[in-house]
Order: sequence, then C-alpha cells, then structure tokens
Amino acid sequence: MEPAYPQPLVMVDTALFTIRDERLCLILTRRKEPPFEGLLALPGGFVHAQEDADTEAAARRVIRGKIGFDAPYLEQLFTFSGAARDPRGWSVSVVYYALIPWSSLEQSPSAEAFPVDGLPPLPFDHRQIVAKAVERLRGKATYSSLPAFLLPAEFTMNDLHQIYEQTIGARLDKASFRHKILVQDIIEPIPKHFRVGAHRPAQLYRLSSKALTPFERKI
Amino acid sequence: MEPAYPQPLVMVDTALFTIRDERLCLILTRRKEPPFEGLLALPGGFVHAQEDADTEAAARRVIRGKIGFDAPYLEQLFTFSGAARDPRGWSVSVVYYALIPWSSLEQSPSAEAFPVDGLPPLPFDHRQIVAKAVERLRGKATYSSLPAFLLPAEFTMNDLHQIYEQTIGARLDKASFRHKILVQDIIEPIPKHFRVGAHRPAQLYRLSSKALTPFERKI
DNA sequence: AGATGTTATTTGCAAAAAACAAATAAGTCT
DNA sequence: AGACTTATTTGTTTTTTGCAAATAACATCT
Repeated sequence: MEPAYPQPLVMVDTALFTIRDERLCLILTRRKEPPFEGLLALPGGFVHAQEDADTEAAARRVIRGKIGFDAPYLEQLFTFSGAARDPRGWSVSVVYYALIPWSSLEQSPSAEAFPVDGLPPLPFDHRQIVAKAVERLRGKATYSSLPAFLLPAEFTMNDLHQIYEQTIGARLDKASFRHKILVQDIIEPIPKHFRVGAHRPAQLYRLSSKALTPFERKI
Repeated sequence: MEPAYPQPLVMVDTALFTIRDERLCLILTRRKEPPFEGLLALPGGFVHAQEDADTEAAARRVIRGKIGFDAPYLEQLFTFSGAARDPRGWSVSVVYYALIPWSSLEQSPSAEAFPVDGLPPLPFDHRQIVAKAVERLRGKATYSSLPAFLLPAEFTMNDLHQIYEQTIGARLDKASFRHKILVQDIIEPIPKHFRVGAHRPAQLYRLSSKALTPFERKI
C-alpha cells in the first residue's frame, strides 16, 4: 500500500517579481547552506508536512520569511522534478510566482531585486524556472489584469500603461490601451484623487473587484 | 541538510480528455486497491524515483498503462497537496492532462469514457482536479489550437468547429470561425482529400506545423 | 498676469476584424 | 431532373483597433 520506494525530496521555490526603475526584476536570496552555499538563488525551502497545510502555505511561509509580509498576488507556476536538478538526489519542487509592488519592498532591506534580463548565474534549475515564470507572466499579461498587481494600491493610467509595456515587452498605443482597460472594468477611478506634479494632474485609479477576471475573449 | 521531517507521498494523477458522441469526456479507471477500492477514479500512481526520470515520465507511464499508447497531447496541469486529500497521509499529486482522439481509443477496451458533466462520485480530491482541468482546457481553447488534438489525424472544418464549441461550451459563428482558423495557419487542407457522404463532400484538413503556437493576441 | 512647457486626456478618422445574414456549390436520394 | 442536405463563399453591417492630432490642466518662469 505504502510505496516501498525511497521518497523524493519535496520543496517549494518562489519567483518574486517586482518592477524597479521601470524594469522587471526578481528577488533573489543568498544561500546560507550547501549545496551552492553563498550563491544567489530563488527563495525556497523544504515542505514540512507537519506545519504546512499544503505547498501554497509553504510558499507563503517562504515569502513571509524573505520579505516580511504576504505577496498581493500568488499563483502556482509549475512543478519541476528529476534526479539532475539537485545534487542531493531526486527531488520535486513546486514553484510559485508572486507579484509585489516595489513600493512595499523598499523598506525591507533583505530583498534585493535583479533585472530579469541581467540575472547572475543561478544554481539548480533556477534558470529554467525563471524562464518559465517570465513566460507565464508575459502570457497572462496579454489577457488579464495581472500586471496591475505590480503597482501600489493607487496608480495612474500611465503607471499601468508602462507596467504592461514592461511585462509584455512591447509598445502599446496609449489611446487604445486606455480604452481597452476602461472597457474591461478592471480598474476604477478614485473620485477626486489625482497625482499632482509639475504638469496636468493625472487621475488615480485602483483595482476594481473584477480585477482578476481574465479579459473577455472568444475565438 | 536533509530534512528531519517524514517525507510526504508523491504521486501523479491524469485527466484524460476525449470527445465521444460530441460530448467532452474523461477516461476513468476502477481502483483495484484501497483506499476507495472499487471506485472509479482518475488514473494515477506513485512516482518511482528510480524508474521515472521526472513526474512527466511517470504520467506517461500511467497513461501507457491505461490506454496502451502515448497521448498526442500531454501537459502538466497543477500540483495538489495537503493532509486531507488522501487518507494515507500528507501527499503531493502532480496532475497532468492529456487529449486523446476517441477514434484511437475505441479499440482499447479498458478505457471507459464518462461525460464531464455527468461524472460518478470521485474519490480523493479528484472532483476538484477535474474542475481545474476542464477550466484549463476551456481557457486554452479560446486562444490556441488545443482542441484540435481531440480529433483524428484527418478532419473536416465542421469537426473542428464542433469540437471547439464542445470544449469552450458556447456557440461560434461558422463563417468567422472558419476564417480565423485559416488565418492562423494551424491547419492545412489535404489536397484532393474529401469526406464523402450523402451530401456535398467536405475538405479534409490536418494539423500544420504551427499547430501548437498560441494565437497572436495583443492587449 | 500671461506666456510657456509638459504631461494627461479626448477626439476623429481610416483600416481591420468580427458578427450576421444570405447566397451559392456539390454531392446523394427519389 | 428535382428535392434535399451539408459545405463553402459572399456581402453588408457593426465593432474594434491603430494612428495622428487636438485639447485640457497644471506649474513655473518672465
């Protein structure tokens, strides 16, 4: 009934996205133990069947340990497995990705953000994991409000526009973008709230309750 | 270094989709061992770190054991975990879903297909797994050629149209559908091949090499 | 105060895509 | 041959996009 086989190692890893200086970045952590001690890597750890309700709870524990609070958006990405990915033996890693506004990270000093297009060498199969995470984020950005979770609670249409351009990695027409976003009802203007500056004030928006509904699309 | 905790059970489960009598169905298997002996369930099994290169290899092994050949389309769906999902204790199940043309299933007698909207009671958290698998399939159908993998190698435009309607669960205009599919280049007509019947013959198509590229879309 | 610079937001129009309705094509069956 | 049925194309209307330019709103400078 119980399998006679030795059990594989079960762990979680996390890809924590943020946008700093208008660039898509990942939070990395310096490993304090072997293997790969001293190297920068994705934050992760073993799943403790006693304390963790499930792997998502384990991921949340890891993230809280790293940045000190919960990520506004967290989603399971993919499960990586095999004998080659970890020198300690055959392992399974359930990977989660999260979106975190840089504004909330600035105070936690332990969190260092590295642009995804200029990452240092990563241990294990973390390079592959990052590739998959970026691909997923890009993919979802084209038909959902995901990128908005990289912004603080209040943001302007331009903030949103820029963050979509960053995550998708392409130029988007301003007028069309504005129209499509408003039609989707994923954000709502905050009455009488504007960001003031040296120029015309910009309307501030917040996510609406429909924010997580994927955009309507039919084949 | 190695965790002091008892290791969780690691298994794979599979959601095997097919279309029979114009209805979206799942292949279920009757459990031969406790727990839930005798009940119908998703095909699955333990991951054997020795024989399975990774969880995808384990899934393929399970599928081959069930239907006797490889599925034309296989993709990781999600990893379910927790103490409550299996009476034997805390477990992780990496779930894969596959698309299989009914035509290739008709000969293997062990494969029984049940319409997804009329499934029998399922053990473990298999009900949840099914829900997630259907959701994923529906989602991907709106922007990819996935449903085409439920068809045999040669099919008509009407076959394809019906299968999209089935998986998406909505009506699609025939003329628009035809145009969009052809523009995407995911299928190609087989020269001089037609399905003949009591009426006007229908052009036969096959998947093109671009079949797996998701449709182009911008926000 | 008024001119100027700069960013935000709206408007208008041409082009493309989609939805809808209907006609035409190509066989079998009687 | 004519009726019937399904496949495929065509045409028209409506909606969405892409692009360019105009207008709005403020701070700052003169």
